[in-house]
Amino acid sequence: MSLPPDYEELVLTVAESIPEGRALAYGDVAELIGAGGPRQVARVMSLAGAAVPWWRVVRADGTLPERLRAGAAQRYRAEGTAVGRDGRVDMRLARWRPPLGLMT
DNA sequence: CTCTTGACGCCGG
DNA sequence: TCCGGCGCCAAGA
Repeated sequence: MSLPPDYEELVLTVAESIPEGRALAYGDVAELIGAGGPRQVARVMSLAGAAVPWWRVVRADGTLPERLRAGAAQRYRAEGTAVGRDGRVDMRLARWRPPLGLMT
């Protein structure tokens, strides 16, 4: 399966639909879209602008790469995201359960 | 065409 | 828990 031409748009749309205080893993986004994988989603996020809530799309273990951690921590504090003492998002609590009809 | 590069993920030690 | 190691796969050089 190759990536659809509007893949970037799909990824950004999903990212923007994540509610405050919740998060999805790169792999979750890929699954929702039904195309590509975590690395493809990550690539799109790396190119995305400040308009998208990038801090709500994290690694499966709730972390983000080092250079993004400080900024993300601010957002998490501001929107009450569930994070552990180590600063990583507690995916068991913060993981967003998307509405079934999201990708139709 | 081959090779490297990642905002990744899972598994075993 | 924390690493290494390996698989993964689109893009760009």
